[in-house]
Amino acid sequence: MQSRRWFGGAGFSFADDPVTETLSQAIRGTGEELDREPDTGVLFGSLRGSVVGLRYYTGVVNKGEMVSLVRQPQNPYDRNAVMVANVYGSQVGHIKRELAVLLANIMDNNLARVEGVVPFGVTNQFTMSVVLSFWGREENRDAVVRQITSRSFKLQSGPTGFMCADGSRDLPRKSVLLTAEELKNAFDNLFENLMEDKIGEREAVEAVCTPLLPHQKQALSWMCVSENNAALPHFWEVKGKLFYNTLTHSSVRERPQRVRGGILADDMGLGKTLTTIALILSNFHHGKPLCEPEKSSPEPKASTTARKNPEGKSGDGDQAEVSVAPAGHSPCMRANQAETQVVCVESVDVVQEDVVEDGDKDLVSEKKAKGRPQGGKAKATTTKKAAKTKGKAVSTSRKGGAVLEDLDFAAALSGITQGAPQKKSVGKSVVSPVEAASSQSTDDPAARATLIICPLSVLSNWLDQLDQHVRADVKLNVYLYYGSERNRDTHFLSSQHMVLTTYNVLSADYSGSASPLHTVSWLRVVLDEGHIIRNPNTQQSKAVLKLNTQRRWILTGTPIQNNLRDLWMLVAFLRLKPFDVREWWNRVIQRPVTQGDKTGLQNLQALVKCVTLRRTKTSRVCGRPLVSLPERSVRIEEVELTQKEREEYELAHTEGRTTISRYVAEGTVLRNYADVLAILVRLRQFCCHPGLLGKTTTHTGVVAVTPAELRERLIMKLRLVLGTGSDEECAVCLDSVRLPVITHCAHVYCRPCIAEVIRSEQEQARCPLCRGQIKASELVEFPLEEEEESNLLENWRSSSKVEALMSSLLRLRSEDDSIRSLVVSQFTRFLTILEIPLREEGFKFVRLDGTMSQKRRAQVIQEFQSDAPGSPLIMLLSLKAGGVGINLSAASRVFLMDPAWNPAAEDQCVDRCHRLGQKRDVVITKFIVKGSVEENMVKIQRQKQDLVEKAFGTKNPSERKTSRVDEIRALMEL
DNA sequence: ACCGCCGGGTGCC
DNA sequence: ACCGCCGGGTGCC
Repeated sequence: MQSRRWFGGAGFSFADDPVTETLSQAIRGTGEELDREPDTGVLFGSLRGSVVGLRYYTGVVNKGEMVSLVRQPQNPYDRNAVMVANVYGSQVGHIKRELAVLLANIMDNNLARVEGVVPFGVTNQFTMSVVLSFWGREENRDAVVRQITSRSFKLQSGPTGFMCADGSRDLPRKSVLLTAEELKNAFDNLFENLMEDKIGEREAVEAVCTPLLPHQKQALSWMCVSENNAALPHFWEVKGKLFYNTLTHSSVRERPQRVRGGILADDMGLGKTLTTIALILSNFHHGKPLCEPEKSSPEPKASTTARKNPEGKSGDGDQAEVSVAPAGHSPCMRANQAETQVVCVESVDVVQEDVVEDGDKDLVSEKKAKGRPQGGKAKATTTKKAAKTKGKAVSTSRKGGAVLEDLDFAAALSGITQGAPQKKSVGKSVVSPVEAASSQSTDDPAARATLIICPLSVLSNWLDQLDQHVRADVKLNVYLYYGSERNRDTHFLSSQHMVLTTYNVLSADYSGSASPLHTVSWLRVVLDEGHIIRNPNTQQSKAVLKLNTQRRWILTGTPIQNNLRDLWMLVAFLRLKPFDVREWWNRVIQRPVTQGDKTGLQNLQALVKCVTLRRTKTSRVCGRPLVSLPERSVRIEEVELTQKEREEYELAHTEGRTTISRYVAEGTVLRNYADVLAILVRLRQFCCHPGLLGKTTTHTGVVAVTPAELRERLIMKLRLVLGTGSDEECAVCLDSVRLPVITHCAHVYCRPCIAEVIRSEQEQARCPLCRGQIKASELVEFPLEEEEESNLLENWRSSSKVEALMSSLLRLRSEDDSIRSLVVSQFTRFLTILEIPLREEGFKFVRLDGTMSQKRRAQVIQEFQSDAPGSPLIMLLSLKAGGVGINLSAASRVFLMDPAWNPAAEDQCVDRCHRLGQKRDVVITKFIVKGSVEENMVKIQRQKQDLVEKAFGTKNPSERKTSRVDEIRALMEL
């Protein structure tokens, strides 16, 4: 149940309801992905061909392994050449000439995507067999088939000779299709139970003054192991002289690198920031601490912490990182110690070079593997730049210090260990020619700085937390890389322990010419709120992928927000090979999973598991809860309508029932779903306040005939989508909808996004969600409705529910005026209505809804959370405003004004105050109008809950459809 | 490639 | 012999 929050609050029935659902879109998306994603599609068929010229290339392929086909139009021997590469991008050979002509034609005209699988012949020296399958849009099928047959190749239906991901032949294809429910459950559970029991605990170094909770020690231990452990990554086995990947059946000659880092996906409030700070301080090179407080004797301590690493695991000779064994490496260790404490003395730099030489063979080989021939050149550039900026660096670095001082960042300035002179060590480190030399000659081993990237809104949180958790006598160089005056000197940045910046600064730098952040060789990059980069098309995401670092971490409470696709960016950032390449992610994970292939799902789960640690606040360590939270109780307050309200309600109810029962009789409920929904929304609005209906409550039952009517109805639907305060997602940009427009098929997008789709596809333009035809002229915008709003307020009248709330609030205030409340509705207009009586009764309140800018939201939250005298007692909150993770722990009462379809959305909302930091018991009041759809909704909510908990999965799609209709019938008491 | 193809050497049985 | 046949050289695109 917890897990549903992963999807931004969504349930699983009412799958067409744009108002209450975003997950349903995601789930349907899993079916429709095929059409929407340019890199998947319908399978047209497959044919057998051959790969030639194997002996000229080094790429190896295993039986059943997938290969990629790459056009080489520039090939001097044949402009139709099609190159064949293995999963790791090594060339295997070419497609035989005659076949290449065909493929070139299909690929160049974008008629289909061609994917290859090698069924056999992998040990041949000269040629091997390949099964080519063709995927594309249905409308291109004919053209493709024609191309193929006209060149007298035979297209076979189905993926003949295709290898299942588990290595077995699929003739007949035996992938088990999952139902949508199963798929959804699997998604939801993807990140559940990712707590490895065997990870143990690890204490933070002394420099961290806050004692870690047990689960934080576990996380620290896991993170250290993830950074240090040089054992083979998951899914890799040694096979003879090669390394074999069990997921892709591919082999490589070089030892694959483990992902050094991962995704820490703990729930909000479990201390991801603290754990990360502990990691930075505790696990510098070779598992030794970064900084020690004054007079501590680091060496013995270092070795004890080092021994805690499960070094025994690393089967064979990946010596470098694992060899934390104190004996063999003591000079090196000394070096690191010295280096961490004395920021930069010449001797240290010399030793640093030792480290380098001592060093990491695997780093060298990694460089080779990456095949960066211009490595040397790049370094030369750096040198030049360093020389130029040296003079400036001294002064700017002082400035950096000053910034920190201003921020009361005591730790950053108090020099220790080697005595007072170190105060100026920052400046010294920058100018030191020795260091400059050493850090250029070898980039990676010298890397020492951790780069933290976060949204602006949490930047100050990092500074606070550092201040709070790092001992004041620890000398930690932290630089806030922000603002127009930021010090862009890469040597200055490299010499820091930590550099903090925002996604915006990063992408702004990246779009410029020489990005300092991309020049520095980082020890570690941490993406805070890492789900921010889930859309790979953004500048931010691109910038993040280009960072040069040894270790990578993603901190997020919500690794998947809506869609499996969200995960790809995270995987790509971590460089979880080979899935950082889109084709392999799509072929091995995304397409199989979205098509319901069980093996695909298992692979996905395994993949996620090997890089993710996630605990929820209900997880337990050794049978005990991670954190103890105050109680939370729910009471339902039944609201009686006045006689007048009852009459109005019944009128609308009868009318709606007539319409819906006709649909039910005709069996057209699903076809008229939007109308059905509109009727239900209307009834729900009646239950809250008649003013919610506005003037757009034209009758919906009749099929629209005139364009004006159609327009009116679309606007109404748009209002339904947006007016509830839900933060709708645009299926094109995957971000919150900006400048919303609605298509004639009733799907909502950002205007620029959908306009671009129409522009590029011209007459063929189709709705990305339902594939219905769309035209620019038919997009309907949301009209401004300020008049309406004022109208609403002028003709003010109360309602039973308003009264019920007000009497609760007044009673509460008279009993204890320190208790703060959240007043939650799905209808933002209802919040507007509630403002009036609140003002009348002299309540101080703030409001948070989906229409507010991020900046304004932050202000409001801060105001509400502040315990300053005169701060607001009440927050009016739209149900889904702001997504996950907002901290409203100042409130301990929640009034849910209207029931949501999806109980998870309510839970999630309550979680915003029932979270770490909550001191009081939380009391939740749900107002339910007696004898109304609301009552029925609550019943259905309960049934849904049961279903979710039973995790049923055997229903077929047609049964599901009936159950949705049944739900509607139950709601309307038909 | 334990193939096909090319082109030079060769030529009754 | 302007052929066939033999056997060596050779081999992706």
